[in-house]
Amino acid sequence: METPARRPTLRDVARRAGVSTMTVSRVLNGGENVRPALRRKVESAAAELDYRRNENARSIRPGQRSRLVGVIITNISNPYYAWVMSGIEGVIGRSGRRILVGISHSDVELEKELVRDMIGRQIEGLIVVPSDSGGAHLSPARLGIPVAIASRPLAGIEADTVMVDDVGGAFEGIKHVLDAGRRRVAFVGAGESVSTSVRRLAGYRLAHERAGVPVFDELIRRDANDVASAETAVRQLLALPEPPDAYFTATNRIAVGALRALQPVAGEDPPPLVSFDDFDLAGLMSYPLVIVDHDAPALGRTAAQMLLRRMDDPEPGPYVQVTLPSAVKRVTLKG
Amino acid sequence: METPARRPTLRDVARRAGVSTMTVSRVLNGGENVRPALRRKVESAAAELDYRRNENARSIRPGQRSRLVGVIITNISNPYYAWVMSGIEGVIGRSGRRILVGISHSDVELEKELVRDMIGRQIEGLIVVPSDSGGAHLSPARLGIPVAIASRPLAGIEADTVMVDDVGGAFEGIKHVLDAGRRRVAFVGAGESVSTSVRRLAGYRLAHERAGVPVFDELIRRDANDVASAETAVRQLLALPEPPDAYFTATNRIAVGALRALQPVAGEDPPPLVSFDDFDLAGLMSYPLVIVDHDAPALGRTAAQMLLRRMDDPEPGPYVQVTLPSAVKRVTLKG
DNA sequence: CGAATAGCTGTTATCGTTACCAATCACGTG
DNA sequence: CACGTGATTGGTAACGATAACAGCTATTCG
Repeated sequence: METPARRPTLRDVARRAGVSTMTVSRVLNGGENVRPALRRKVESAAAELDYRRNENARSIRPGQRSRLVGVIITNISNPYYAWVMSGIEGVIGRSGRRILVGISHSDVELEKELVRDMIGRQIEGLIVVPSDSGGAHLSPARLGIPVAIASRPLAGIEADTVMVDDVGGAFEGIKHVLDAGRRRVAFVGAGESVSTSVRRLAGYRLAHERAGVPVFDELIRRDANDVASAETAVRQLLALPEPPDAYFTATNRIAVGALRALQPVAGEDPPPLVSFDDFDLAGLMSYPLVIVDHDAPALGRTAAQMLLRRMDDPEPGPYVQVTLPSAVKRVTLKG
Repeated sequence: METPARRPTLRDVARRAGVSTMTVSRVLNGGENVRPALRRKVESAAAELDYRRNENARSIRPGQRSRLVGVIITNISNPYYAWVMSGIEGVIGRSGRRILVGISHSDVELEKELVRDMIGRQIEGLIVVPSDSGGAHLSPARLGIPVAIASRPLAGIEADTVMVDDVGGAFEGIKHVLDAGRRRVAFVGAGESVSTSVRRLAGYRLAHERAGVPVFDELIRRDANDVASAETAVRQLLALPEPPDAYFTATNRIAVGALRALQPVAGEDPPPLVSFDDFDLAGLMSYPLVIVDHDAPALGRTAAQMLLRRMDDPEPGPYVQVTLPSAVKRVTLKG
């Protein structure tokens, strides 16, 4: 019967090198004030044992940082959030820290539990794409660590926040089709609880108002959350007595669903689609599109940078709210 | 000047409830053998202080599991790996464990460093999409914890492995276009170091051999790693004196690049594209496509399940190698 | 040559938690 | 009423690492 094969500890390295644990600890933390001969002995002993410091044990000492950052996003299978994640990872990874990920699946209770668990694991900071617009459980004051909020603003929470210019992007996209003479533009997005969708709808209304074009309630669908529900919603819009002459979709997933409904019935002059968020093959679609683009990795990068700043600087000043630009990027309207 | 506001500890809860730390610990671990009155007192004290157990401190005690799993993937911004991640997260999250992620960017040295760091953080198990086909540093025997390898086999490593049937899927896809009478099918993929690409090329060769169709070296491009390089490679193939009459792309990213080159010059009877991996809008493309599909989340789920089994069962038996099916899913060839 | 100094190394205590054991208490039994 | 039994509770000692201090050894300088 073998022993369970525990990993070697500082003590094991010390024994092997014939020194005290403190000397080993000093060598491993930069080797200041250790004779080169001893240092080499310790280093080779550590290498032979394949020793790795137990970071958890280390982090229980006061004043030691865990070099761990928590990241909570709502959905990892959506490429958009994967990009955000990618931006976060680039910055956090380069700072020598590791990432603890949690997927909230847009469930506030799960999000709370994830936060609590991560706090228990001594994260130094937290980046969250919140599940909901309310979130006292995300307050940095309450958690005792810096927090960066990405993608949507949080009511009543004092924390660094980075968002996309949803209103401006939607405004510009809608203006494009209104300028092209369209007068019945459908809005397909999510409901009250998804604040990006709320702000994109605000941009939609603003563009109509400025252009003096009336908004028709029957053209506003707020029940599209994913590809399938978007496809259904657009099918129903198509079946209206007086169907839309253009479509605005609040996310790229919704755009994909909408295209599935629109493309097969596209006739001579199909109603153009304005999509918030770019998607891979947008440039190759034969369907007329207006793409409102923004930089998802930059969202992640910015959130990570804001967090690092606050983690490293004891007096980083007041909370910041950054809005990243979004703008019409590509237009494939014919004629 | 405020104190640095450390989180409350077990001791603080004990003091507030007027009991010993052991009693608090017992309550927090299930509350066996504690009088209900005391238990309630402890619970309310913990709630008032918003106490959260320090999991790191807990995990240094022998026999305590960290409930932490490491996941290392090569690239998070590729939707394919995001799906794999999604499958992993579903299974691991439901088991009450958290995920420590690392992105290796296909850099073996970085991968090694990530593994070492994660070991230092006391992960219970590790799931890896390896950067390279060699990897002694990933051996579970060496690391002392279970390891699951996803996506590509590792030479000489004893570990649970889950892969996709690359040879069979490529074979079927190629067979499709050969049966349709194509005789100059280009292969666009990555080089020797990417083992999925190697195996997909094997399937490509096998299909030709079985059909008695010669393979032309000039049609085989092994320098495509991403969208941009794939686009370039296909442009060059198009410029050949005798260009291909069909294309096989080894990944969905490469397919996107290929389409960017092919679609703009598509004439009457464009060379069909066989893509390994599905992509969102494949069904809506006007270009003739053959999609070889496989289930990326299932890859992640399977890896996670294999890992959990080995983590929970002290005698899980010999290492397993699972191959998930891949098959032609959708065909939009005209005629 | 003696003493002050600087550099190196070990000892001890501690971080937050839990395993182990001892102590206490209520209760029923002979 | 003495005793055993079982449940409840607390004390103590780790787990692995490091901060603070103490002790030791060379080196330098007057």
